[in-house]
Amino acid sequence: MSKVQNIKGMRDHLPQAMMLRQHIAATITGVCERHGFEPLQTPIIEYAEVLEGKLGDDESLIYRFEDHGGRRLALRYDQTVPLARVVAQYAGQITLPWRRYALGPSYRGERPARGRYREFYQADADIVGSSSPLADAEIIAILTEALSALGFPDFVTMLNHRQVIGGVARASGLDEASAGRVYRAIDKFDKIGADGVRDELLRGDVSPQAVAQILTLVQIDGAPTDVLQELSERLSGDERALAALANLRAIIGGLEQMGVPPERYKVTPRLARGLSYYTGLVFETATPHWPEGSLLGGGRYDELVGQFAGRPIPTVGLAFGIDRLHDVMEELNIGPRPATTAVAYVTVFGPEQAASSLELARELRAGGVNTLINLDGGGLGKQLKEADRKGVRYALVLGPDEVARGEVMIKDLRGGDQRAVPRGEVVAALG
RNA sequence: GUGCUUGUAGCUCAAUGGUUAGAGCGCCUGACUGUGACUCAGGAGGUUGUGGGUUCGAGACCCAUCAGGCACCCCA
Repeated sequence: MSKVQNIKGMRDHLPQAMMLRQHIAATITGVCERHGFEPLQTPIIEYAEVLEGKLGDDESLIYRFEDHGGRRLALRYDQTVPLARVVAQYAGQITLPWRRYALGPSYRGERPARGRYREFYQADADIVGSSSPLADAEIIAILTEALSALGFPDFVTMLNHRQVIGGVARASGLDEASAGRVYRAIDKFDKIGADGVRDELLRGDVSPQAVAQILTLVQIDGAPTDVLQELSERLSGDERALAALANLRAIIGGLEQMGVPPERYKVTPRLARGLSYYTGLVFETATPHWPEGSLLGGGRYDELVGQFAGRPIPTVGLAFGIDRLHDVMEELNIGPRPATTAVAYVTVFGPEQAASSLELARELRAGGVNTLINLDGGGLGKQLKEADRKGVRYALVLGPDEVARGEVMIKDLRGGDQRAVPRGEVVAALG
């Protein structure tokens, strides 16, 4: 391993990518804080036993290792299990309901693909300790506000409820054991179509009658209230499903009252997600410009967070995939694309003027202008070229003439215009 | 984890198994001792991802490995 490279599925984020990533992070956390969410950060490494047993079947994706003392450790694979640990560990210090957000990396040893990496950053927002449908609605409102603020031109959040899916399976005459297979099949509906789902279910020994019933229920489409109405009629004998539909109705009522634009969400009975710990609402947000999968997802999981605390703590939340948002924004060419952090580049004309240039740089920084100063001398042409290549907007020239007159030459490198400005007005001129 | 595919200069890509692996863009120097982005002249830059093998001869063919992409599996 003498080769210089990073680990498969893990990426370096060079400055240009980082600036967009930080914009994404700041936008999301800004929306969260406007809703009064509080920040939380936990270690990337946890005791393996904290993370184990929360996934269901496949835990081979967890990165595990031992420390020097032989302790079994693991890298967190999401930020939800650490949240559950924190809620139990600091129960006395946390006032419920608790709105918290967390932004950081998680790790999964899966096969990398576009928009999917082994180290990935997520911004999680959860409301812990409330079962109100308003909490569910607030989570949807937050993601809608955040994606709008990021400039996504069109996106739709698909809403469903775990007990609606359960009701679909029950109405089809299937037992709970077959349900998992059914969920996985119908979750692929948008990808493989009705025929694909039919084939997969038939291959899985689901009866043709049940398949027909499932496909009918799952293809109900339209305005949220209409979808809910039709599902209520078709699932009228199933109390759990009816309760779930009432819950969705309440959540949608909350969305309306919160002013979430109606074109931004719909009820989609075929949305399943990996259902292992969701107990209520499930949702996914997609954009037509990204066929690879959803932008983000989440739902309500009333049992997981209380697992360490020893009692159910109803929680609803979501996770923004920073990497995927970044990839999609690059692809769609949305969001700011600054070349550098600096706005001004102060040239150093020569040894005589170095002190003036350094002082000017200090004034600019004190005035809030991000400023680069030339370090290695060279002709003015070379310095301007460096400024231009960095992508800095303004070059500031202080030659003997300017110093004598108490002025600074401001050159706009985007067009080429330049003008002399009195020394005291430089900050204002760049603002 | 399974299958397919790609890997050549900083970037995008050429090169029938056959001379010293090329081009565009970018980069460096100069024309330019107070002006970048345009123009002109010159220059640097390569263990063809890595390691084996076949062959008189391999960037090309074979095997392995690493990395990227795609389709499965999975997606907490």
